[in-house]
Amino acid sequence: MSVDKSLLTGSTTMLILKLLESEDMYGYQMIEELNRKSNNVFELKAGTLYPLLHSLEQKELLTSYEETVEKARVRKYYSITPKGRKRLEEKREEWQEYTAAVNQVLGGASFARA
Amino acid sequence: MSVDKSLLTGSTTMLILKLLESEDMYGYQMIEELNRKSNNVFELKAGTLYPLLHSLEQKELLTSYEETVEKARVRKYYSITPKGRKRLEEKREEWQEYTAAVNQVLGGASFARA
DNA sequence: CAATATTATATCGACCATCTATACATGTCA
DNA sequence: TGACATGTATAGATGGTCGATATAATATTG
Repeated sequence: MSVDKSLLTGSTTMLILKLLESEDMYGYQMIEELNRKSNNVFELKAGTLYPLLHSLEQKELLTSYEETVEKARVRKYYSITPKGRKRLEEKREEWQEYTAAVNQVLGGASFARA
Repeated sequence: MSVDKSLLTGSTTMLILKLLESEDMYGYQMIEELNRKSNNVFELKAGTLYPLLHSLEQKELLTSYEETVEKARVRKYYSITPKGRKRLEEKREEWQEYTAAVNQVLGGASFARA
């Protein structure tokens, strides 16, 4: 928590896909992982995440399955699809292009490429 | 043109303030400059810019003055205020914090420096 | 000289991502 | 038992950007 929330716009999908690149995860776990990995810069809200997960599933970038843990609690795990991995790669490229452009305008080291 | 538009959200204010850091400019000029400096990655739309300029002026981050050029055309120049410079510095820091966090999640070189 | 493109500022309605608030259910610990 | 953490979920509000549109002067070109 600290960065302007609107900066986040558009990169959340990429971050979610990235988290799922190496292992299946459930929603709550993603929130915690994102918070941990970003040194508390990102505090993804449940109200943002779950609708997003559903839409990503509809677009076939993710699949889900339920798993019962400790006799009662049911967790919904999400798994990235090949299509999702492809989208992640596209998003990553866009991200690099975008940040390079901003940095160039800011006058810092640019590393512009296209 | 090319990056996901939603990535832009929130950074436009910073980019505008940055443009005005070194010289006064008028709206149309900002659109062109931003396009040029970003190698056509940013195509700021007039419908985005003008309302934004007005709101920045209301927040006293900018001031404006009109100047008649070539006997007829009136250009509206915008000038950054001390308050605007301060805001620019804050935005720049946020931007660095935010990109460091994203890069860290992406697993690339992080250069985190909260 | 008329049509079109470019320069220049401006507003409006729509869209979309995110947030806050809320809801509901279970497990744990004091 | 009551508070807190875990866990998934939806609804409504907010805010930034875009496309469409309007207006008007200058420059270009057929």
